[in-house]
Amino acid sequence: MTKTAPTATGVQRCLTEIRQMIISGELLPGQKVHQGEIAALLNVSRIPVREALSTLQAEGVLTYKPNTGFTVARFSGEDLSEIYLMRRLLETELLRSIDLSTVDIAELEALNAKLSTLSSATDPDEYQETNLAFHFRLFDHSALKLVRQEVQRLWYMSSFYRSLYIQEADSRLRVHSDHVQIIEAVRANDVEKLIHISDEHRHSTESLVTQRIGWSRPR
Amino acid sequence: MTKTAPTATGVQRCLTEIRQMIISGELLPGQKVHQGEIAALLNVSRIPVREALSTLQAEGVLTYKPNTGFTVARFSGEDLSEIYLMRRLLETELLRSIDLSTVDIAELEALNAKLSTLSSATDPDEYQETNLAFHFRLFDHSALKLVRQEVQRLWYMSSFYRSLYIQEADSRLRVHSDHVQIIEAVRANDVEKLIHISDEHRHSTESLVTQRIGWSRPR
DNA sequence: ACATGCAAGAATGTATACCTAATTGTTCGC
DNA sequence: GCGAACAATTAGGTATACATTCTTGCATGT
Repeated sequence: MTKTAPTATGVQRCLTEIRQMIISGELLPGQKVHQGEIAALLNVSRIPVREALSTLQAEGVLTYKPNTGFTVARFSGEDLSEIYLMRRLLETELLRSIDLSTVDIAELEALNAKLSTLSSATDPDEYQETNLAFHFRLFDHSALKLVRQEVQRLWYMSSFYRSLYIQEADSRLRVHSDHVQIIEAVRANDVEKLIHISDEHRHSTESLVTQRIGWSRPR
Repeated sequence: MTKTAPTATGVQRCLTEIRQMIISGELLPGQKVHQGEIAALLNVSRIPVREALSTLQAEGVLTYKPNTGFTVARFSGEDLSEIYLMRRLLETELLRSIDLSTVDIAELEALNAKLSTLSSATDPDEYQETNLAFHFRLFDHSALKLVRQEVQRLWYMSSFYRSLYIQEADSRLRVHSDHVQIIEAVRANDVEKLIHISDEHRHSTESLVTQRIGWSRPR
């Protein structure tokens, strides 16, 4: 999933790379993003970098000030609850619109199994990626593509903050068992239960995230 | 509101200009957006144009295919109902979070009065702009800035399609009287009524829009 | 007549270079 | 010694130029 298409344009490589740098903590919230540095790092000129930065700003991942540049967005507790509020509203619609009988349960179980083998300490981005894949494997069954797209944006926006809480083994165990319950609800073809479990899962992750705000030092 | 800040960068001018071109119908859904043409039109090089296009793509206003370019997004009836679904969910949250007693009612009335003087046939973008201003004058009172930001994106996404239905005098009359009811609910400090009226207003505009899908020819 | 392949044209993608605005450090004056 | 204006430096913004890819129309052959 991290792999970029063979025909990928430079801008797209920049996009995925910069996203990873934020997830991995290489770029911290509040920190300035220098076009020249990124360009040198990725062996491209500043042009594709700037385009990628513009896109990330539109997504809310970065902030921008004219003639001054881009900065990794910092979110307060209130900001994060807005993100989680929107996620709750929109993800509920996604889940409700899915025909659960068509979901490939084995695939979900495989992804969750993979999650349990990953220590997020050593490879935080692969953990994040797999976790995202787990949830979107479900969301992808929805016909509401614009809603799904927006939900994905919300996940991207908060990716760094989620990377904080999954650094603890306890949190990862909690995530794993929540996922087991989610799979159970899917297998039982029980949409309302699925939504309920998902709400609780989301809420518990929100608490974990909120507890760890401030772990990111500005600059 | 159309005016660009004095310190505006070229990219920002491109952004507002391209948005206007879509609202005015100068650029139709499905139509290709040639970088060179826009650049010549705005007396800039292709660089700032490309950045603006990247941003608009991230917002969902344009679609993109590598090495082929940008196209004005076309929305099906299903797409538009997704947009209106998201608007309903998110705008409800915005309205519910507002302290209505702090709203400047005279301002709302002034904007609605201005709306009734505008024939959208002659200046479609000023009508759109004023209509947007009316609703966001309310939304701006909410502390949920990220939600508001997303709602604004949703309005931008569908701006062309909304420009279709307000071309008819009947529709504009309906909009005006709906707005009067909205103002009434605000004055009465009745949040639930405001939400209810807003839902109906939104739903009626959705119907008007849906009826007119297909008025945009592709290319 | 139709399909296929190729070549010419056009439009995109990006590197380079230059200009301009913001920032930082310095010097001058009080 | 402190503050303010100014100069030097850094970084962002954009025009130009070139490489690459896609498209389109024509020619060729079946």
